[in-house]
Amino acid sequence: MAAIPLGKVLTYGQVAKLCGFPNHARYVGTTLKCLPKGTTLPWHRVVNAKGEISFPRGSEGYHRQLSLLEKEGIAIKNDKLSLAIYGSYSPS
DNA sequence: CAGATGACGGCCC
DNA sequence: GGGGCCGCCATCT
Repeated sequence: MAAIPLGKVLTYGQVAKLCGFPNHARYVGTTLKCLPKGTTLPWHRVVNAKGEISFPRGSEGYHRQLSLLEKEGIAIKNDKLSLAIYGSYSPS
């Protein structure tokens, strides 16, 4: 996850798949929620399969992720991300 | 120790 | 196109 290029986003499923676990999207989310406050990981670059923030609208996490994404130059469409920015990322 | 839950995904109706 | 159901694994009651 830390290797995700700036300006790109991955879905939970993609992250899981990249790590060698095709159907463990949920596990990724479980892991992410355990992240400490001051983490340096780009967790905000990870969204669900619909390209949306995985938090309810108006929630704290939602706004945090949204602002971080915009800060990195990622635009949001109707609470959803541009579909072109994820899926094009391949591990090295 | 057993059951429920969760930053999700994919398939079927 | 939308909604519901099941699967999956680590944690939390």
